[in-house]
Amino acid sequence: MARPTNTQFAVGVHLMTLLSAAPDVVQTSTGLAGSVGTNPVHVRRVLGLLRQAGLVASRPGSAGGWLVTRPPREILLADVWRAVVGEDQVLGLHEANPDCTAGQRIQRALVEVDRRAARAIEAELQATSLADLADGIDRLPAVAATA
Amino acid sequence: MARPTNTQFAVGVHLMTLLSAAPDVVQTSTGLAGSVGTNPVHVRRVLGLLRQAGLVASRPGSAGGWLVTRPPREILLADVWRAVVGEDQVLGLHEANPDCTAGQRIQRALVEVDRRAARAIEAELQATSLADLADGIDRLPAVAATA
DNA sequence: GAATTCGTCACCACAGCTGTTACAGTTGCC
DNA sequence: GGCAACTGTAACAGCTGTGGTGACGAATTC
Repeated sequence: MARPTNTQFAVGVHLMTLLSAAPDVVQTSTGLAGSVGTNPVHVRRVLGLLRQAGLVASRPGSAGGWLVTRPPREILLADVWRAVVGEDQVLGLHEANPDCTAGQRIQRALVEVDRRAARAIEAELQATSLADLADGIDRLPAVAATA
Repeated sequence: MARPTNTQFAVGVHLMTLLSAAPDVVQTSTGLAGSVGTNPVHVRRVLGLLRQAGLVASRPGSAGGWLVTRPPREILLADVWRAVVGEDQVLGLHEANPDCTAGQRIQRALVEVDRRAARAIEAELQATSLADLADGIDRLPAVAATA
């Protein structure tokens, strides 16, 4: 922890919020990247995960781009979390000495602790929808595309 | 997230469990490192954080080493968490485009989300003491020091 | 057919974490 | 006093995960 370098959940929430703010407008990865402060390829990487989870849809070709598939009130932060993080560890586990019986047992206990922590995060994120988060952001124009 | 590379919390819990299993025995960082599967310097780094939090005490010099300061039943995983992670981020935040008003607002909302997630983890870890975790590990001999 | 955008790969740069070495300070023992 | 054992800490190297960039094919619209 300390300073997790993976920001995909934050980027995912950011993207979902932008798309939800204009549910009927097809938005390009380049435009979205402008507001998020990153690049189109990274945006497509994260949106790809969200699409696998059914939260967004994409359309290739000219006039293509991205759309949300559900109203923001029905999208919970936990949905974004599951789409991006899945079943991955959240606390960061180490590799105990395989020759140390006690160490191995502690190790297994820590896996269980990690699982419980992940569930706690998910439960917390279950309480907030994109609509809650976006209150006050709706309909604000995104930053002008810098490209 | 995805795969947090910082394992200090896990190492901290591991160390506390080993020390708690033999509350009256002074243990050296070299011996502890053997079970944890790391090196003495790293062990001392993590134990240093735990000492700042008052969870352990150290004694330099010959016959020196480390001791817990409280019975394991009074040490919660949340204590270890606070000692090691403190107020650091847990979800991983990105840097939104500072010129994008909407982006900045989402950014602030995400900071709040992160804070709530951190509290959720802490609350979950508050439910488990080292004694709970160590049930069945107590009094097991640690791995023979490999050095 | 031209323009636009997604989808994806390959590669690079950077940041954070851990491992290692080194060395000063402290303590116990002979 | 001299030596051995340990902590405390700094400096540096190596590894790994993440994100940035460029490239290019496929799909779609006009």
